[in-house]
Amino acid sequence: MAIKADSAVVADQRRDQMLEAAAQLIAERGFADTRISDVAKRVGASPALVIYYFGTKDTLLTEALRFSEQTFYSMADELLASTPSLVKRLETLVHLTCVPQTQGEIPGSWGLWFDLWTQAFRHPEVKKDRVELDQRWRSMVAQVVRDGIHHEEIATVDAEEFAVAFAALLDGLSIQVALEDPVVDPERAYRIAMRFASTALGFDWKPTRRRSSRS
Amino acid sequence: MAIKADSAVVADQRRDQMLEAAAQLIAERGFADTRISDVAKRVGASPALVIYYFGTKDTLLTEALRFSEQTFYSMADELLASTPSLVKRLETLVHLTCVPQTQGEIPGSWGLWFDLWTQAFRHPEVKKDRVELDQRWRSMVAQVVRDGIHHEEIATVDAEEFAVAFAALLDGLSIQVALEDPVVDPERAYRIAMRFASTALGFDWKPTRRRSSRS
DNA sequence: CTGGGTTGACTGACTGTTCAGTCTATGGGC
DNA sequence: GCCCATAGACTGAACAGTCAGTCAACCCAG
Repeated sequence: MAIKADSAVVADQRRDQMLEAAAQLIAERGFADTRISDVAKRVGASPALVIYYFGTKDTLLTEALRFSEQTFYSMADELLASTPSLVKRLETLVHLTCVPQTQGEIPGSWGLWFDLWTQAFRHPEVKKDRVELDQRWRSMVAQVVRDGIHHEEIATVDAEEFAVAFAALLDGLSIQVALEDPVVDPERAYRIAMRFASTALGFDWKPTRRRSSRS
Repeated sequence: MAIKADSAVVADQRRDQMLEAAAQLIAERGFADTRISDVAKRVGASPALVIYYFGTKDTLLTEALRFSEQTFYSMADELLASTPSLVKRLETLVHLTCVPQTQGEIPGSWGLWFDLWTQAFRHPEVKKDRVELDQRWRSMVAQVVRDGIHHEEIATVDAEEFAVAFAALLDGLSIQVALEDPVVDPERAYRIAMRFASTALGFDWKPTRRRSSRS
């Protein structure tokens, strides 16, 4: 079994390697400009092998999108688990979406969101996936709120409804930040998001005067 | 002069024809899957002519994006001009972004936003353009608010700050609606947006029980 | 010797772009 | 009023490059 597993494990590693490489490349060049041979080159294999594993370019890239989004949400999950208070948790979420280069993320990973949306808009499979992923995201937000209520950090509110609105707001703000809109810099996005949350949930929050991050 | 103008006018018409056709096609198939020959076919011309006018595929598609976004904003402008009250104006804006098939728009025009963002993320020219367009959008929102203050429909607020937040929220909600998230149907998006506005600006608003639009 | 991982070489289709030249009409010289 | 030169819109055909996907063969662990 260890024997069979061995080759299977190698194969799985290869697959994951390729998925990660594909995700990186999509982030760098965009979905449409990512070639099979690029992915192959990055993992040190031949283009034919990539096809061997994924059958078609489209499934590779599509799975790569899934892969990286899941990675993102998993990271968010962990981060939340190791953060105690409601406010800090919310700050974490905002930070994660609205501030560039958070954590060890793939650089330019915002491009992945744009491509995900673009693909989802036209391909039902991707669309279905994205809906699930986003539901997971909103559930996380809602759970954070419910925990806050449970720990009596805030009064009772409709956690689900808040989650929908908050998630949408974060999406919108992250777009502006990702596209480097001079009017909506990360700091401002951060402030707007937290102000919204504090108003909707009824807790005190004031922007901490953090010195502007070095450009 | 009428003579010279004649050919010039024909040429301009052709250009606009092509831009519109390109915009439609981008909306239908997506930026990446729009071929020059498709555009040519739709206007009843040869692919060579399209190149003759635009020089390169990329400038055609890019200009087509600009073209259609400008069209959208112009429509919004007109709509606002013919709407008197603050609340009705806000409802118009929300409707425009969060309800499918508003007006005589290009069907599937949401796809254009996704493609615009995706392109803007990587191409500085497009990015610059988008920033301007979005600034125009926020200015419209801010102006609506200022008008409302001036007509004493609401108390004084920071119109600019509201515009940034509201625009972001609308973007986020429109994404969910465009991608047909079952949790965020148009009606709910509408409600969330208006609730946010009424809270932030301090006016009364309650959702009108409109019977669900036939599917 | 068997079978799965792996590859290099290849191809077939697609498509942006070029180019040489056609067609039409305008406008000036006679 | 006729004719030729010029320009600009327009096209068919070819070119050139790109790439996803195929295939027959190879390598090697078991």
